[in-house]
Amino acid sequence: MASPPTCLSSVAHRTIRRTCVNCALSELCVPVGLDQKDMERLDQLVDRQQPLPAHAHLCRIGERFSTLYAVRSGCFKSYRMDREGRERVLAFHLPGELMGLDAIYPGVYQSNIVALDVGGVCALPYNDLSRLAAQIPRLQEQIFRLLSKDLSAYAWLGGDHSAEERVAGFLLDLSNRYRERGYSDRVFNLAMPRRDIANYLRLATETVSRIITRFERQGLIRTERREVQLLDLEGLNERANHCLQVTG
Amino acid sequence: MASPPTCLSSVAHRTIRRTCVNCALSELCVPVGLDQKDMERLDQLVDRQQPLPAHAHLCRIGERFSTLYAVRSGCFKSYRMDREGRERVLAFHLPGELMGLDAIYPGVYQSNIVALDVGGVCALPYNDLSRLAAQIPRLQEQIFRLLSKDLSAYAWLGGDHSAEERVAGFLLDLSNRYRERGYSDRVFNLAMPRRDIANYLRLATETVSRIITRFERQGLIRTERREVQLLDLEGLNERANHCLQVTG
DNA sequence: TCGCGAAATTGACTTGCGTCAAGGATGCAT
DNA sequence: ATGCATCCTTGACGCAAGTCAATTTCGCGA
Repeated sequence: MASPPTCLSSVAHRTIRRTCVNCALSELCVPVGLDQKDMERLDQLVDRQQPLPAHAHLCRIGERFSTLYAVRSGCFKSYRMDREGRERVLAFHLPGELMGLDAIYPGVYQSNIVALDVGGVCALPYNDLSRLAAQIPRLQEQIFRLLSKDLSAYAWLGGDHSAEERVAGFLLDLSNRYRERGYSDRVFNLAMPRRDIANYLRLATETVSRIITRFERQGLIRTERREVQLLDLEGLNERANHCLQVTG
Repeated sequence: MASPPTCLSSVAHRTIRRTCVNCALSELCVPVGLDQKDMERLDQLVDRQQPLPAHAHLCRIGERFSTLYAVRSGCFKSYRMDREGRERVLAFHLPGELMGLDAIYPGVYQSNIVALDVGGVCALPYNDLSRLAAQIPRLQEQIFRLLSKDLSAYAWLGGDHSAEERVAGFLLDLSNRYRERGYSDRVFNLAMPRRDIANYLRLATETVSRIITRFERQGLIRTERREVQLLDLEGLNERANHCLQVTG
């Protein structure tokens, strides 16, 4: 794996000409395993968009699907509205992850995707990507894998875990994903408010708050607003019943 | 769509030489949209296995992944065991549906798949399928779509629906899937015991039983053991809060 | 036909989590 | 600084669904 960036934003800004080839995320993102020649072909169809301001939407439910988005920096949230107009958070997306995959089947976006903070994305025109995938077996394979990976993540959310298991699992999942990206797996910032965490875990905000306090009293974690420090990974693992979301 | 078969088992047995080309499920399964020539190429890699007896396992968690399975007849169930050894049903699979997709990413089966009754499957060697998909864009596209479709199905299970919403949604989802396959969407048999339904919906068996009784008293359905008749689709839709699982 | 075990139903009781409500902390605009 | 809005936390209470337990029904083999 390439040497990790020191902070997320540096990934996007320190290079003059940003390409997949020199992107620190290439080992987590679509181009996994491509050689330089193929990466350059992929590069040509990638549209590196302007950074988005916080709370800007990337796409909305019902819009015609044409592009997948890869997170370059920041954290994104995808969500739907249910019949009563209540928000349902489906996923949080960290750098290197692909968004919009659930829109492929119906051809229409199935979720709203919004930047939780300033964030950058690469837009991947689906038809072009699909065509290229047919020419580069390794790329096709990687897209299959990314789709398959999301299945496991969704399956976790579907399990009937207790509130404690959910919160512990959520923290450990983030921890793993940050580690994969070269950041600390013990200290990190929650990009999303408690309300979004609770909604994602299908719990009440108050329940999440209470459990975080409980974990803190039990010496498992320390928190200071959005900043979290995991003190006892083994203990958290026990609370999560050892069933993490996706173990990379 | 081809004229529907009159009963599920006839699909598998009435032809001498069974191929994708003459399979009644080809419009629901992997070969959607392929012309006859491409379908014949697909056909060559399909291994039409012996019918499986009830409760026979197709694969087990942890086994090395090498083949996807398509349901030809019967109904299958995929499930995991959690830490405490309790079963977690992940999905039921009807004819034409693809199983094992979540194993692509890790390369190891993520769930046990078992026949609920006698049932037949087509085995699709993943590497061969993947190679062929690179040569037939329409096939690659269809695999992307099937993977994407499963994402939406899993997302429904993840929502925090009430017990009533879950049961109503489950019945309507089955209804839709049976209709797609050319069977009655009002009268059908539940291939799975209540326990499996409850487990799939993350409810207690007793809760499912109570809600079925309630729906029956309200004149929404009639049941006779495993046989179900949907009397009031609109009423069920209201109980499900109008959010069906996947609307084909 | 009988008898056994599994599946399904129903009732009584318990509980985890949601809801409601209040209070504190933080950040931003004026 | 001051006021205001948002976020987070904490407590009191209620309810939906789980658990426990008893009964009925069904399927199947002897």
